[in-house]
Amino acid sequence: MNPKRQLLIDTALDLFYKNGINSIGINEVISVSGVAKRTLYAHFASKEALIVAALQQRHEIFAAWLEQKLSGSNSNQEVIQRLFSALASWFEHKENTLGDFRGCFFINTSAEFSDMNSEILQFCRFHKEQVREIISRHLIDADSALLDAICIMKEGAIVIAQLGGDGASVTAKCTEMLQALES
Amino acid sequence: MNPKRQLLIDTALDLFYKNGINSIGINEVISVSGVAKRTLYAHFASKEALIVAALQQRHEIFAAWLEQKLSGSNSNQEVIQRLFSALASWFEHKENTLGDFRGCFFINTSAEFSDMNSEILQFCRFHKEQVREIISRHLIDADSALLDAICIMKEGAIVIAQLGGDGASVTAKCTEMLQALES
DNA sequence: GGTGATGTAGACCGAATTGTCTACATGGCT
DNA sequence: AGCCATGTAGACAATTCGGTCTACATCACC
Repeated sequence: MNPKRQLLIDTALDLFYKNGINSIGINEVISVSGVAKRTLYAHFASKEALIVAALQQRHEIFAAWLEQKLSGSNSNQEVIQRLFSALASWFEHKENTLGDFRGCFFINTSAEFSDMNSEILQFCRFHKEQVREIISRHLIDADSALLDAICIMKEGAIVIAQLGGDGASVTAKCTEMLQALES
Repeated sequence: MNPKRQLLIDTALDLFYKNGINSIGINEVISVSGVAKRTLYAHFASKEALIVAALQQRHEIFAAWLEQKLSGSNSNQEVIQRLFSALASWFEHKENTLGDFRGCFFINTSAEFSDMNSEILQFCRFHKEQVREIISRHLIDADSALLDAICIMKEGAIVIAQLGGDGASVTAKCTEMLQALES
């Protein structure tokens, strides 16, 4: 991977996630990264292509993080407990891999674009499917109702934590409820 | 209320909700509404003031809608059932009062602005508190754990429905789980 | 050393951004 | 009639937007 290209993606992802995509112009991406505009357009056909690359990068980071958090679980109870304590840690800005918490990048991005067929929104949906798949793979047997419950509460917890709720208490409640459901 | 002012708010809310706030410029609001730019700035000091007015309008519409959907419930079970069937109907674009579903306007707006102290984000938090309060008021007795569970799953359902999930099945699962929790 | 390919820096372009200003029309109230 | 609030159209300003183009630096290869 070309180092300038990677630098552009890293910078764009950071700025987009912190501020929202439509609040960040190409000029800001290049001035923060120190890369020339002409170089950016040599690597990406348009701003949209850069956005998609940033989404892909974020997806890889998040998927690897989640995979690592859940791997080695020995029961559904443990998957639930690990998942929500990882989320709680993220909400409190203690997960360096994911950067300072400002909600889910994919939910946030969905809010900014309205064309459901755009590559951007397609990728956001793909990310959510993949996350569901990762969780599913770590559950001991594929209990679809439990998986749905986990995914719903995960999204709920993220949104509430973003809008100023107490992340630790929300995730604790999710864990409690889901473990009650499972036993 | 001045009719031009009201027209501006209605137009802005519609455009903002459908497309995202940062995707809509002042020029579009005035050209769609047919109101002169000078008039807009006679009523609103800035775009931000117009945004706040649109948020307020949306909050009033949503709060009244929710209040009406929940009023007359006779049990916690019924509150849960009514809430999530109302949400399902919203997700399927059957709630004319709320317009075509494109997620929660306040969550979406939170995604576009990063200054947590801005009036915009303060209002988004206020809205969520008020919605919680409305639900709480309709529950038979203030069971804090149940209220938390309802609020978490409500946000989760909205997000999943927005990202292409099956709204009807998600709300059905929420209802099922919460009613199990309550009994 | 000379040459051609490639990557980069940054000036530049037209359009769009929010917001201001001038000049004028309309309509109700005293 | 006179007055004031409210409306209109739209030119204008300053900035920023995404995107292109020219000019130059660097580097491998003969």
